[in-house]
This record gives sequence, structure tokens and C-alpha cells, in this order.
Amino acid sequence: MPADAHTTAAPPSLRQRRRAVATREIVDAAERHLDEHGPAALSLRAVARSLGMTVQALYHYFPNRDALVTVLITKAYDDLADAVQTAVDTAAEETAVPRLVTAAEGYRRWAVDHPERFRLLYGTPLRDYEAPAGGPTTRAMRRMSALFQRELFGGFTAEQLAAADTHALSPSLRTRLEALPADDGSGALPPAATMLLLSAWGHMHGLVVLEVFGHTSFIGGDHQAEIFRVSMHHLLTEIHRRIPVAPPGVRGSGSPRSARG
Amino acid sequence: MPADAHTTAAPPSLRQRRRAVATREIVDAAERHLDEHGPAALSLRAVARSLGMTVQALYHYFPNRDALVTVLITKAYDDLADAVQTAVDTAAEETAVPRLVTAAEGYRRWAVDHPERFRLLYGTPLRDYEAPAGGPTTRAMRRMSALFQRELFGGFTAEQLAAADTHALSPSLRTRLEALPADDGSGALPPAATMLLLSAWGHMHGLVVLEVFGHTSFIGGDHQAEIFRVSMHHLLTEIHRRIPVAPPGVRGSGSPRSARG
DNA sequence: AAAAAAATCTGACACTGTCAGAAAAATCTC
DNA sequence: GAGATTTTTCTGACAGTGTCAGATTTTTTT
Repeated sequence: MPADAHTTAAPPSLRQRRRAVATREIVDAAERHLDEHGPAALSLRAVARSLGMTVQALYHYFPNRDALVTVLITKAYDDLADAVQTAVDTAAEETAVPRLVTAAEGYRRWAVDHPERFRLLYGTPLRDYEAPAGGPTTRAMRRMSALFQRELFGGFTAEQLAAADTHALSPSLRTRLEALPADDGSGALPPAATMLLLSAWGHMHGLVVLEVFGHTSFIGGDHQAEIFRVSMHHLLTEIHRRIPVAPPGVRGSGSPRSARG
Repeated sequence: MPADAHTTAAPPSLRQRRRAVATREIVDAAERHLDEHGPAALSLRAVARSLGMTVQALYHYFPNRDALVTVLITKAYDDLADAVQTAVDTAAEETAVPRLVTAAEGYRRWAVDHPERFRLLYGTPLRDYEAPAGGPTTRAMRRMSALFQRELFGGFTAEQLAAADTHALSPSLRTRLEALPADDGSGALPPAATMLLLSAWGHMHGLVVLEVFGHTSFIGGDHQAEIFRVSMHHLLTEIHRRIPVAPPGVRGSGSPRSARG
């Protein structure tokens, strides 16, 4: 009977299609529930109820709650990366604001617009939830990492990046960072550059986390947006200041984008 | 009649003392449960079980779960601030590493050593938990803010701080930042300095959050410690670079700390 | 139309926080 | 000391959760 079972390329039988749309409906309902009540309150029964079915029916589409949560997490990661991507793409013409700042603001924008989904990704893991090994987390993180890496270091040569002026890194750390798999196709990043990238990631993420989790609410939304933007400008100029100007005869101006300080 | 009767200082009656130790026992048991199973799995029944009593008995010491959680959160905030405080105090003699870096490493150390408590503070809020208004959150945050503020800006004059070279801040933001209540007794911080403090806070917190929540586990614990340390060194030099050297005749050398050795 | 498979149902179990009321224990008052 | 009072703990229950087993209905395939 299962002639083409392994490729599943043949005809999407009517049954399979129904199953597919049912699955999507469940995911959508779960996402709505997530956006309204937060990740901690995610309830299979509530999701089933909102679809007019009983809980047990869900178990024919997902083996357990964790499977559904994993789908939600995967989708949220992709949505976030998409948001950043389109932010850089659509605003590519406005040269007034550096592309890295645009990307960072896309990151913040999505987080502020979808706080519960952001909390699902970067907050306390759900009760008893265990992320699948080799899961979507790392994959999505690499995609985003590659994105920011391009905006942060694009235009610099590998030699310039390797000569970035950081504090001394221990040999142990250097080899560890060199051993990291390259996020992008463009070869591995020099240790100093990886160091700067991680630091920048923490900076951007930290400000967003503080805001989304309400620890800086005393400032007010608009003001937080401005603080974030200024911080990202600072971050960019400071990192670029650590990268030496290109040796004569090599492309790359030293501060390839928007030299404002 | 004793003059201090209204302060409840008179007789710690035996009953009250028993109640006090029972309350502390409950809190301790809850903290152990928290450290072992994480904030999301905190269960009144489990806590009661570990003390050899039934759940309902707990309700005579705490009106509901939220009250117990609030105590845990408050204590965790204090413990974290204490850890940072003692880190700066005990390491005051080692002039090799700047005090701000010591404070930041104290922050990270506590978070790494008590990940579940850190998640309780800075992760997704617990299901149905509502932080009490004017709660301990803001109080503890001010204490920590004052601490870092001192290490970051200590030695600079108000004039220097006010002249810090940040990107242009909107008038709206400047007035908002000026209106913030002073964390310390030492007068309100100039807007530019507050801006830098918030940015630095996000930077430090972000790196710790990424580590504690497992998003940078691919790097390895020791390496993350080094990345954090280097990042904090960078942060310090970059912020100090934005603060102008003191005008002649005024105390404050421009880089007030770490110059002794 | 008959057989097979998929989808959904009812019912149950252990777990959670929380409330009401009864029973036990400790304390205070005479 | 005995009696009254207060504090503490218990039993029992309710609605909520994720998950499993088995029966039942619906849909597709032969």
C-alpha cells in the first residue's frame, strides 16, 4: 500500500489535505490563545474548545502538548526572522539610518508587537517542556545571526575583521570561536569579530528583553524606542571604531556605512 | 506604657515566634523547590508535602500562592543585590579589574549560580501572577541601579556627566529622564548619563539572560564568562570615552578608576 | 455494499490552586 | 488547675490542567 510513502510527493490526497488544514487551524487557534493569555496559560483544552472540539481530538494531530508548543516556537522564530528581514529589505533606500539599526529596530518592533510570542521564545521555558534536540532553536538562531552579521560586518574584509581591536582573548576562547560553524556561506568569522557579534547581540537583546518583560516600563514606550535607537547607533559606531581602516589597495573604507558619530 | 509600642517592638510572643519560624520554613522549602524544579513548576502542594503538612495549612501563613511567590521574588531581588554588593566590597583591593566589571561579574555569577531564581525574576511571569503595585520590584531595581550608577559614573562631576557625548536626545526624552526619581541620594542623573546607564544595563543584562536561558550554550560556560568579561571591559571604556575630561581646576581625571595600579 | 481507516467521542487518572467547615492543638483567662 | 478562646491543621470538595484507554461515529478505499 505505501508505494510512495517515503517521498510523499505524489498527490496530496483529499484526506491529507483535510488533515493539513485541520492542523493549521489548530496551530492558528493555539497562536491566538497564546497572544491573548500568554505562554504559561496555553491550554490544549481551551484551544480545542475554541475550535468546537474536545481535547482528545487534538491528540490525533499532535502526540502531546510539547509537539504543539514546538510548532509554535518554530513558527515564532521564523516570524521574527522574517520581520527583521523585511525591515532591512523595505527600508534599504533610506540611507540616513544604518542598516544594522534598521534590523535591530525590526527585532524590537516584532517583540513589542508580539510580546507573548517573544516571551515564548526568550522567557522561562514552559513547565515540563523540553526543546527537541537539534531543534529549530539553533537553526533559527543561525539565520538571524547571519542576518545581523551581514549588517554589522558587511563591507569589511576578513583581514580587517581579524584585526579588530578587542581586549585580549584567551587562546582557548579563540580556538573555540574559530571552531564555531559558519552561520553564513561566507566562511567562518574571525574570533575577534565573533566576540563583537555576540556582545552586540547581547546588547540589543537585553534592551528588548527589559522592555518586553516590563522592567523598564517606568520610562514609557516611546522613550524606550528612542533609547533603543540611540543605543544601537552607539553600538554600531563603537564596534566600527574597533575595526581598523583597510590597508591601502584593499576595498572597504573602514566605516562603510553612515559615518555619523 | 512603652513609648515605642506602636512599632510592634514590644513582645515577640512565643506564638508569633513560632509563626515566624514556620513562615520561614515554608519560604525555605519553596525556595528549595524553586531551585530544583524551576519557577513554572512551583507547587503549593509539593512545598507542603516536603514539610510534612497538607496544602491547606499553608493558607494560614500566606493568603494565596501569589503572596508566597511575591516573598520569593523579593528575597531573590535582595539576594542578587547583596551578591553584587559583596562582590564589589570584597574585591575592592584588586585594582587590576575595574569595579564596574567586578559588579557586573557579581551579577552574572549570581545568575549562573541560581538560574531558577534568576528566571523567576526576569523570565516569563508566572501563570496568573500579578506583581503587587508599587511592589518590591521597583525598590530592588533602584538599589541595583544606584549600585551600578556609582561604579559607572563615580568620580565624574555632574557637569562632565551632563556633557556626555551621546547621539541627540529628543527634548521629550530629556525631560522624561530628568523627571525620573533619583535612585541614589546623590541628586538626579543628567539625561545623557541616564541614557548611558540604561544602555549599559541592557548590555549587561542581555548577555546574562542569553546565557542563563540557554541561548548561547553552544559556546560553553567558561567561554561565556570570558566573553562577558571582555564585553564589560569594552562597555566601560566606551562609556568613559563619551564623558569629556574634566575642565581644568575641577576634580575628576576623566578616567577616575583603575588608574591606581 | 463491505471493509478499512481515520477522526472524534465518553470516561477516567493524577495533578494543580482554592474555598468551606470540622477537628485538633496550643494559648490565654479566671 | 478548668474553661474559654484563638490558632493551627485536617477532611472534603470544585474547577482546572495534560494524558491515556476504549468505544463510536464518520469518511475513504476496496
